[in-house]
Amino acid sequence: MTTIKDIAREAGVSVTTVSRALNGYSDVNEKTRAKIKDIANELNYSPNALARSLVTNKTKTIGLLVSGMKKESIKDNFTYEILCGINDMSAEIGYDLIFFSTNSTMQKEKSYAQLCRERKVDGVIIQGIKTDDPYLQEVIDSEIPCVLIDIPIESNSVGYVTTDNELGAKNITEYLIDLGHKNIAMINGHNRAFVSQQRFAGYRKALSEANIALQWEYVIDGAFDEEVAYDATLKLLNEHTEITAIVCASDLMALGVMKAAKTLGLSIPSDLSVTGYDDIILASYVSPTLTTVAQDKYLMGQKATRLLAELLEGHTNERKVIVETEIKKRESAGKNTRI
Amino acid sequence: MTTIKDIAREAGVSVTTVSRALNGYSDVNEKTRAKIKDIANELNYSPNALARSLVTNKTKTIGLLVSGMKKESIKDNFTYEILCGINDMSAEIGYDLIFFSTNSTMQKEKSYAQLCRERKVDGVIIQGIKTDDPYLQEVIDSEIPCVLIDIPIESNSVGYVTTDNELGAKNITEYLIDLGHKNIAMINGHNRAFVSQQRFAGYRKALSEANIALQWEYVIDGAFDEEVAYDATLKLLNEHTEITAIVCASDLMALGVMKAAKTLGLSIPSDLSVTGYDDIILASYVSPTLTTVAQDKYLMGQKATRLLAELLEGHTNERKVIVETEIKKRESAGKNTRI
DNA sequence: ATGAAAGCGCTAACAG
DNA sequence: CTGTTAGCGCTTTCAT
Repeated sequence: MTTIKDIAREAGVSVTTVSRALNGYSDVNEKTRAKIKDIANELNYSPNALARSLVTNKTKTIGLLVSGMKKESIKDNFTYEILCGINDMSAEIGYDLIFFSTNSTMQKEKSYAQLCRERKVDGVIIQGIKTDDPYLQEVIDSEIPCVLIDIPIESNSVGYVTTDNELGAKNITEYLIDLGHKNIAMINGHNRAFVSQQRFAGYRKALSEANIALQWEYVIDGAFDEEVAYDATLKLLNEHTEITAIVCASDLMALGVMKAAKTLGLSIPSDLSVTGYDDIILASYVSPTLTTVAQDKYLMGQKATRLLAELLEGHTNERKVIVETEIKKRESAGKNTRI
Repeated sequence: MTTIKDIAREAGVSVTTVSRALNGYSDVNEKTRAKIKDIANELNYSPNALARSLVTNKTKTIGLLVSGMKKESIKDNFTYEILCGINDMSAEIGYDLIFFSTNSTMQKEKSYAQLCRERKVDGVIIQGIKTDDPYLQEVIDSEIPCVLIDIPIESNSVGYVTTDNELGAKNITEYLIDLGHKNIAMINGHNRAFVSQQRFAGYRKALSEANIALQWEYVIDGAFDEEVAYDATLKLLNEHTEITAIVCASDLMALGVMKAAKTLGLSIPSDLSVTGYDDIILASYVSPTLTTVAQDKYLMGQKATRLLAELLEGHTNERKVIVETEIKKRESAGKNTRI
C-alpha cells in the first residue's frame, strides 16, 4: 500500500509537502505539486481515510439507524424509498453511509451513542424507531448531530423531517365524509409511533368538524401490520355492520382490511370504502386500487440528508422540515351507498 | 471523549494494560481488569474504531457497491430484498455495512479499488453492476475479497452468488410449451448482464429440445425496463400476431408487456400468456397475477454475506453459491387457445 | 515554499 | 502479570 511517505521519498520532499500538495493547499510550488501528483498516480496512491479521520476528527460518514430492514417488511418499501433518497443526496454532498448492523440482541449491549462514537460518524439519520425506544433519549442527550424521520424532536443538534400527518389524516377523512360516510372506523398503527397519534388527531378533528361523534369502538390499533389489521377488521365489521368506511394509518394495513372485506364478502368500494396512508407501490397495483395519502418518501430521505448536512456545517436555519402529502383518489373509496 | 489514556491514568496502569484488559486478553489480573472495566464504564468510554483499524488493518466493515438505488427503480424491490438479507447476516457476523455513495460523475474519478482502499473495507459485495463496467475488471485484479451477485466470476479473492438462470428460463419456457404454446417470444434484458445471456440460453434450449425453431425476431431486449418493454411489445405483437406467449427476463418488464397487451386489447392469459422473472412483490398483486421464476433475493443477500465472511476468514470451501429458483404458477400464463 | 516534530487513539512486540 | 517503546498514515503547528 502506497503512503504519502513513499511519495515523499520518491519526490525528494517531506511528507508535509506531499500532504499539502495533494490536498490542494496554495502554499506549494506548482511544479512540486505536479511532480507529487504524478508520482502519486504512478504509485497508485489513495489516501487512508482512517488515518485522516483520526487526526481531523471528521469521517465524512453518516450513520444510518434504520429499523424495518427485516425480511418481514419487504412488502413495505417505505424504508427503501427513504433509503434511496438518502443515498442519492449523500452521494451529492460527498458523504458515505454506514449501516449500523445491530440486531435486537446487540442493541441491548451497545448504546446508540457508543455506536456513533466508535465509528466516529459525523452525523446520524434515524428512521423507524419507536417513541419508547431507549435510543431516542440518547439521541437527544448526545451531542451528535442527528436527523429523525417522523419523530418531531428538535434541539441544538437534532432536527427532523416529517409530513403533516394530522392534516393528511384529516383530509382523507373529510374526503370520506364528503362521499357521504358517517360511520367511519380507523385502523391505526400503535401509540408508540408519533405518526399514529397525529393521524388519529386528524381523523378525530375531521369527524368533529363534521359534527360526527367519535366512536371509540371504531378505533383500533393494527400495529402497522397487514395480518393484525386483517384480524382486527374481521372483528370490527362483525360487531359493527353499520360501518361504511375505514381509514387506515398505513397502506399495508389497508391491504389487510381489503382482504378482510373479501373474506366477509363485502365489495369495495360499494359496501365498504377503504383508504390507506403512505402510497406504497402496491397501492396502485392492487385491485381495486387504493385511495391513500401519498408521502414522498424519496424526498423525505433527500431532505433528511440535506438537513443533516446543514446541521453538520453549522449553518442551520430551520431544524424542521415538513414534506407535503397528497391524496391519491383511486378506486377503493366511493360514495356511501347505504344512505 | 474518553480514551484509554484517561482510563490508564485513572486506574494507575499503563495504556497497554487497559487495552489488553478491555480486549479480553488472558494475561491480565482479573482484579485489574475489573477495576479498568469499572472505570471505563464510569467514564463512558467507547473505543475509537478508527484508531484500532489503523493499527490492526481491519475495519470489520463490508463495502457495498449497489447500483439500482435510484428513484426510478423503486418499483423493483429486488435490490432492497438483497440488501435486507445482507443487512441481517452482517449484523449476525458482526460487520458493519458501508455504502459507497458514488454517483455517475464521481464514478469516473474514483476507481473501485480506490474506494475500497480509502475506506479500508475488509471486503465488498457488488450487485447490479454491468458486465462492461470498468469496475468489474478492477475487482478481479484487486486483492480485496469480494462477492459478486449474479456475475459468475471466481478467483482467489472473488466469489459469487447467483441462481441457475439458464435452468430457470428453460423451466418456465417449457412450462409454456407444455401449455401448448409454440410461438413464444422473449423480452430479454440486455447483453451486458450475465443473467440475460443465461436466460436466453435457457429459453433457447427449451425451444430446441421441443423442436421449435428459434425465431430471432421473437427475441428483443427490453433493457430490464418497464417502458422499454412496453414499447418493444407493441411493436413485436403488431408485427407478429402469431405470438401467443412471451417470456420476460424480469417481472418489471412483464408488467410492461401486460400493459402493452391491454393497450392492444389482448386479454391475458386467453390471448397472450406472459411470464416474468424475479418474483417481485408486485407479481402477486397485479391483475392477473404474474407467473414467474421466483428468486429468493433475501437468501441471496444472506449467502453473499456469509460467503464473504468465509473469504475474509480464509476458510473458504466453495466460492460459488447457487440459490434455487422456483416457478410460481399464477394467472398470467394459460393454455394456448389458438391451437 | 518547505521541513521537522508532535500527535490523533490504539495495538503489538518485547522486556522485565 | 505489567510497562516501555514503536508505529499505523495522516494533518498541523511552528520554524525556517
